Amino acid sequence: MELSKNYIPNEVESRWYEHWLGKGYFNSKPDEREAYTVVIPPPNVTGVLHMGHCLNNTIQDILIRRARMHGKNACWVPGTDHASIATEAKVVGMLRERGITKSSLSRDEFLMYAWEWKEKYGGIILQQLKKLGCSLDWDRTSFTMDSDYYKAVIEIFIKLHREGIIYRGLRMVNWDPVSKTALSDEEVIFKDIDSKLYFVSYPLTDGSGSITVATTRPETILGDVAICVNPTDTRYTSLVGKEVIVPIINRKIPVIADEYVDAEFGTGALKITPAHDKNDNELGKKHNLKAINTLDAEGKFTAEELADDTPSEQVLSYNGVDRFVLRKKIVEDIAALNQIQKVEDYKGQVGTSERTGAIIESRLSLQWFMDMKKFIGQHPAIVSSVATDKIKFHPAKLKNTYSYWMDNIKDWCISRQLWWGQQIPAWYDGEGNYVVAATREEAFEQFKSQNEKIKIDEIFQDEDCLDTWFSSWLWPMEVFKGVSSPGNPEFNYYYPTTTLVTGQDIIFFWVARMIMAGYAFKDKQPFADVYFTGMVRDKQGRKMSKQLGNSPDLLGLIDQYGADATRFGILIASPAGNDILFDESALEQGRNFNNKLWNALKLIKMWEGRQTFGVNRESSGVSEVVKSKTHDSRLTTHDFAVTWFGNRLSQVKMEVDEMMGQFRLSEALKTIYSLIWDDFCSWYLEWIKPGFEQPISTSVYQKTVVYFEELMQLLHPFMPFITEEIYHLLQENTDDLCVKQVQAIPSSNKSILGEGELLKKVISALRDARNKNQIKPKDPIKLHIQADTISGYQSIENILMKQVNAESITYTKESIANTIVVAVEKDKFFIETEKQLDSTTLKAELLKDLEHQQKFLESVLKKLSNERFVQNAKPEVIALEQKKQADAQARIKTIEESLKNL
RNA sequence: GGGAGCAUAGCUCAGCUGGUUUAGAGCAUCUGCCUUACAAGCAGAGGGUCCGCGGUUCGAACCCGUGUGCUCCCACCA
Repeated sequence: MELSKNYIPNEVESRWYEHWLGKGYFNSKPDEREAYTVVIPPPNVTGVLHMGHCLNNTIQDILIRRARMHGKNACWVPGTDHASIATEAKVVGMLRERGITKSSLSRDEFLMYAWEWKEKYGGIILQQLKKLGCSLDWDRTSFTMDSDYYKAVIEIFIKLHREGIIYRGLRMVNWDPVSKTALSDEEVIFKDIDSKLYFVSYPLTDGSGSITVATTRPETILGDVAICVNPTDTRYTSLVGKEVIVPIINRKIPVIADEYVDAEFGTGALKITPAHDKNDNELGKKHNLKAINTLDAEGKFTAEELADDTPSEQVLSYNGVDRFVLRKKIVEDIAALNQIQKVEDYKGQVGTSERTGAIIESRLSLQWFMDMKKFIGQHPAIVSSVATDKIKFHPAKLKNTYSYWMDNIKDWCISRQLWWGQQIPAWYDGEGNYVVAATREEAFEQFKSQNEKIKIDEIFQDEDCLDTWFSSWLWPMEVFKGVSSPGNPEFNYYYPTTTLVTGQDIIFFWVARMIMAGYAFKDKQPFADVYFTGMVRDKQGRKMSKQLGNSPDLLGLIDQYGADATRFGILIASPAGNDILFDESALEQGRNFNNKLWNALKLIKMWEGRQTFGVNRESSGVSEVVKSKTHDSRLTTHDFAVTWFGNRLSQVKMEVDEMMGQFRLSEALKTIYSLIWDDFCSWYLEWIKPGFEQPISTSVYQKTVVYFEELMQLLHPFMPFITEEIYHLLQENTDDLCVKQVQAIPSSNKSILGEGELLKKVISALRDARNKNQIKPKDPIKLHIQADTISGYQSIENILMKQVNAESITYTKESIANTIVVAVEKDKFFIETEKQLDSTTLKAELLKDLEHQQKFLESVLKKLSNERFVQNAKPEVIALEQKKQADAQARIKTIEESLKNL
């Protein structure tokens, strides 16, 4: 069969993915094996694959594939999140394009459109994961609004409400005026902004002057109910208890005193607007002040609550004006009254909505909350499991972040003024009473026990739905129906899951809450290890964003480089616990690696039909000169290469095992990459390679094929497609690499590994000497070796000759004149060449080396002559220093001799 | 404002218990090669004040202190 010049991934990848699917390799059913369970962090149902997903899911696939090959029952559950705000916003946008406003639709009509949209676009992202090679058990695909899942969420709400953990209350919440919903604290992102500090004066009612207040939010002035100063602030002592007049609205408000006010800031006087600021609200409560709301749900002015003040024409003209326009307007209007003292530039922070980016309003509203302190208090393992590594975080530094958040946890606002999501199971009668129940019928029964006259169609359900995270926190349980069908065999087998792979950015949103849910509802941790990936940035370190246009088209990249190369590229650039700086050149490196593998395959395939049977006809592939030599080292030469690589392979397999155990995936991949490229291709294959059109011994050939297969098996979790392809092209294999079980690792022989390293060093040193002396690669040399023990070199003569293009090797006890001298450890090599040698350059080189060695020796001697070192250091450390000394002295002697030779 | 982390080659990072030939890798750079698997390649090389300063120690990239510079998390001084 003719193999193409370069590896072409596309056809190979889709072919193998189909094959694996057809064989059902990704499907898992409970059996006697140990389970290795991973649940995917469910992407937004309407999402498309981006670099973050790519990194995330590549890592999960590596872990899953490796577990599958190591005798585990690997189960990786796919699915999507209904993502209430994000999805609802998309649906609203889609409807707007069609000329339909949300407000013109009933809830049911809207949900119909939303489901339609979900069916059409939902799960595109799952198809994209297939392109990446993810070995997910597709039969288990879940969605956070599946009917059982929906029921589970409702059940949990009812349970927590019954336990008094969930309550309804009028609180200041983070209000997103764009999506017109409350948000949890976690959904608010604070951003630095340039704003202005306005100094507004409020005249005293007694005409004795005025108080100036500094504010960044003049648009809320119409909601002012007091001016507050610090009681110790002597500037204002005499004014406390007096009244001032709010500009424009002419409301009379008191001047009060409270420790809260910082006398140093602004003018030391603070205006109190309890309806629009959390702190003001607290102060308002404390001082028994009314909250006057002046903004509606969209952040537009409303005069509704100003009735007591009999609003003027001017005030009424603000009706419906957006908060930011209103700010300008009010400033102008107050300026017209000469009550703006000055305006300063001010750098402040504002909260923005994580989803819509809108600036958050603090707004007093009736919402549902979870009492987190109480909840966590009931399940101490939520905090301790992470501290004690019952749940291990990678990187461990995030443990601090976690425990700090837990220690300072605030109540969780779980209601959202949205329709897309689990509707809150609270039911109201017309009089403001409510009950919590799963169905209208159950709610009706509850109401009836209090009020016999009530009719079932008189009660109505809460319009709001639950925070998305209130459903996703059940994910590791409910994908196995652990909540809706507790104690079922699947759940018992797969839960707790093994490893969670997710982004650091959702540690509070999701990871922490899954841990809470796990302990609270099943009394078990949801997973044993959490691998946190960093954020994917561009190579300048900027976040990927649509605005910057620095977010690469992932499917395009997969098309261009192949999925294996993409996986390689993203992982190789991704040290554990750090952000990754994405650079397309890493994918190029991955593609080149594919090609390297492909070419190694081509080389080995060339030998397939050229095997000789029996050792006598074995060819070393080197020149006739070798064959005429007195002793025959040909057999041992290949034996050495084969034995050495076998040992090297074992050694690296051990290292990889160790790294994988510590979740150092990027390093593991680098290690395998170097094993394949350097040890296998550059050294081993070159060592066993027969000469042009020469045969190769069957035993070496077969051993090489096995090695290559084992390398492919080691690499398979990282680059599944090309490894499977090569596995099948190497020889007729009836099984598939994807599920081929990994054998126990034989131990490796240190002395053979050491010989291999020495050989590499000698070859490199001799090649370097050739290079420096400008001996052309084609010019042969005669090599003389001076070593204490020559047997080691005799067994690898053929490799050495071929690798440094020597036409002969002889052994000598003395230095040889007019040669280039190379010293490696204690052995000396004399390169004899036809070429005229430039003795000055040689001399300079040697002198430079001599100086270096002498300096080194000096430092070693200094150490050894230090009595305290000899007394305190461990014996092996001293022995090592002594060896350094001996080696350095030997080398200095060699160099000095060589200098005499010149 | 509070906390955590980081600083090692041009870039991205290893360096795990303080001692492993006076610091390693990949990428990039430079030199020489179209050597019959591979120029998406081969062979080789150069490149470091381990952020500054001080300390502990026989010995420090590693431990301690301090300064500087970044990054992240938490926290709504209007």
